[in-house]
Amino acid sequence: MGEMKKDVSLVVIRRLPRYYRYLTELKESGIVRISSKALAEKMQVTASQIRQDLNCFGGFGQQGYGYNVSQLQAAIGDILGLNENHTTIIIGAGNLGRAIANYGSFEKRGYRLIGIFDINPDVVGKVINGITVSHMDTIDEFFQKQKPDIAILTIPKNVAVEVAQKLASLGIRGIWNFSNMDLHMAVEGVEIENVHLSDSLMTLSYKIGKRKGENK
Amino acid sequence: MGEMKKDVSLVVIRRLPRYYRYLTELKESGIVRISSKALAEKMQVTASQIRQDLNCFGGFGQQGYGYNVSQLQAAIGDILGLNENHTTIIIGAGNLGRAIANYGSFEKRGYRLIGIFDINPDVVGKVINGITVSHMDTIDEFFQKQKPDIAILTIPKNVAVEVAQKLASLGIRGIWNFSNMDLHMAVEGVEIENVHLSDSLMTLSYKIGKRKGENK
DNA sequence: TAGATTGTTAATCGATTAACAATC
DNA sequence: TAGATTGTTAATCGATTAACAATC
Repeated sequence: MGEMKKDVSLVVIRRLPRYYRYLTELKESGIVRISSKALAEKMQVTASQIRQDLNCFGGFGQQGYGYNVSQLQAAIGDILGLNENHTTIIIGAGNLGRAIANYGSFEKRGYRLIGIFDINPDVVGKVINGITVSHMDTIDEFFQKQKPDIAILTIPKNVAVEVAQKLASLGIRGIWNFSNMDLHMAVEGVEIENVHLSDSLMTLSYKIGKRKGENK
Repeated sequence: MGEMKKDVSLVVIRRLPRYYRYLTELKESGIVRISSKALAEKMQVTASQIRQDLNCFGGFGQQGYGYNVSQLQAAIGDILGLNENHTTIIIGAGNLGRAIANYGSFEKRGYRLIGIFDINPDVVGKVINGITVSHMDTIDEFFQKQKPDIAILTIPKNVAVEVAQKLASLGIRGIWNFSNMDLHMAVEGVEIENVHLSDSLMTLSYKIGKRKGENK
């Protein structure tokens, strides 16, 4: 009731999936409990950081014992919204769009793909992973019947803003954006997560170059 | 001579590709000069940050004038190693591997794909974007003739460590890792850039969930 | 010259790490 | 109980922002 807990910093949030990953692995290998110290060693972070991060969301541990692996894993999954059964659509059935459509692992985490859209007549009508690609023209109609939560944008950057605004007007809740263009400025009221693959590759090539020039 | 300039922080490096992107766009639309203030507004960051970031690498601007767009763009491209003509190989010709192989934009930035490897007999021998998929068994041989700089790992996580170590032993310089597993602990002397797509999606679903619960 | 804008130093803010009392 | 380990407060470190003299 009116509790005014301060927003958890995004740097903390971005570490949660990594905790989730390690905890899932521990759980699968049958480990029941783990201390922040042991987990920290495994993940190469400090135990302090783990305890601080977790305590943004509540006390999941127990003094003298540590954390129950599967309990903590479930709690983090919950924080991340993995139990909310998000529905997704893919806009752009090019190489990347098709790759994501065929990628099974997201389904396991509770993301359900319910539509694929494109404007290219060569791909509209094709079936990808059991879903028939629809023309973008039919997207209004689609939203009248279904309310997808997340749109996955795998389209060229020159049309990204236009499409994002269209989706926003239809009431999409989040956009997972693979087009090489920042969308957070273009769209209001929709959560945006940009994946800039080429940025990541450039970072790697910087690191390589630096290593080479180390003895300058 | 022995100049001991401190390492530039990785948070700064990760902003460079974004600067590069905006400057390329400005350049393409014919803009010749820009001030840190104007660029900051466009990118929704502070002018201070831009000037601090750039000055990690030298003074690219001019008082009273600002920055020459194409000069600065070229300088950042240089820092990021975009003119070094990195050669790449893809390990894992699944959906994602094929998508990246077919993605043209990397070539434009000076990354040249020279090999694709897999172990699945169904894909070995197939031609993807002009390159015949080779069997992993032939990779030693391949490295004897060619020395690729970067390996793009699009393989299941259970074989990622093994393959990464193999590549390291062959002298790869960087690994762009798409398998859902951290590799920086497993491999010495190789630069690693992890792309955890599912981490990114989970971050998005957290953001959506938070928004929904805003009025609690 | 006067105005604009940099490069850079200083101040602030936020994130990480260390320390330790509480407690299982 | 004694030992272990948390949750949490305090100290440190690093990153961001503000300010301004230098200078084009």
